[in-house]
Amino acid sequence: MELMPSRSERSLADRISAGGRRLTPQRVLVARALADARRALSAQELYDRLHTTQPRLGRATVFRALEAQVQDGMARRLERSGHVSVYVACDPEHHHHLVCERCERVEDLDEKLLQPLLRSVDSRYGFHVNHTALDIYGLCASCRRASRKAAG
Amino acid sequence: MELMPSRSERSLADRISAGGRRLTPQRVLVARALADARRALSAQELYDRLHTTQPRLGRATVFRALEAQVQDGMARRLERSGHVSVYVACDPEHHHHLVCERCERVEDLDEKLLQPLLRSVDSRYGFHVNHTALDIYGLCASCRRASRKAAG
DNA sequence: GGCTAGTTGAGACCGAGTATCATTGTCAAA
DNA sequence: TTTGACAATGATACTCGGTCTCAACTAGCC
Repeated sequence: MELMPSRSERSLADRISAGGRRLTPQRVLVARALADARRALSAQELYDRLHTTQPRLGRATVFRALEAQVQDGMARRLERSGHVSVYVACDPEHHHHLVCERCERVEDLDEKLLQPLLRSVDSRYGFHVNHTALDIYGLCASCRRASRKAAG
Repeated sequence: MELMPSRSERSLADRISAGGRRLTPQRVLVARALADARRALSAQELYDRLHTTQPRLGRATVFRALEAQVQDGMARRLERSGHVSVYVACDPEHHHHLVCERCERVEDLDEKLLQPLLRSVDSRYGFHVNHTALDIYGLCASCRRASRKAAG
């Protein structure tokens, strides 16, 4: 399977292989497709998209690539209604998201906004935070404007 | 199926029927079992527990009861590793949790701690928050003490 | 009590995700 | 560059969490 490297590809490739994982064209493909989508996609949706142009790409490979991305912090798994896992690409500093329920776009949340909350959890509850799953669902700014306009 | 009402049962029953839903012994059973567990349980685990003492209780009923509880804000669905949904009982004011990764106990998070974050999301991103999925994973205070003692 | 619509239980069914295994490809060491 | 070990892929069979269907039942209301 042929690979076409570009400048933006470079960092993707680095992140894929950072943890000692092998760099394969399939993993690059999946990672790029997810990052380009800028919204939450299920493994099956991603497979369907990619399969049309890459007929030799296997379904299991897509599931495995996504799982690897989650483990490596390159993606996060969210739950869409109907018990389907969907995935969102994370850049290295952002792991929490604002998910628009209308257009399904995903926006990164500034991690700094979480700091006070996490400090309180430690001091008030004595709870040692390992990782947090924080995803905020609602209407993004543009859908909000659109719905206000429609409403009058 | 026989019902044995008690004082703590009373509020459960109220919450089940609040949304116009019918109050059935099965729904009380499931709600009570989940609330008593004080930790995250999957539908199957809950079914297994209940089925031993209530052999006539159906598996589908447990799934349906849990789904209803989530819709009514009586429970929240989290994701356990391995793509299994697990459920946690929520009391009316608390919908976010501290989940201990060692003992699987679940503690309620004071919702007030979230307010500043949500305000920032609105003002900085123009994002209209509908609901938030916030679950914090780590070590609870007692597991933390235990692990510190073990370490030295 | 009697009516009606929501609920239950049993089991068939669906489909997301995983395991298996022969084949292929990556990458480091020679 | 060649080579070899072993990770990764692709095809497919399989598992199992969750849903659907439908006849029987019952909560809630008159």
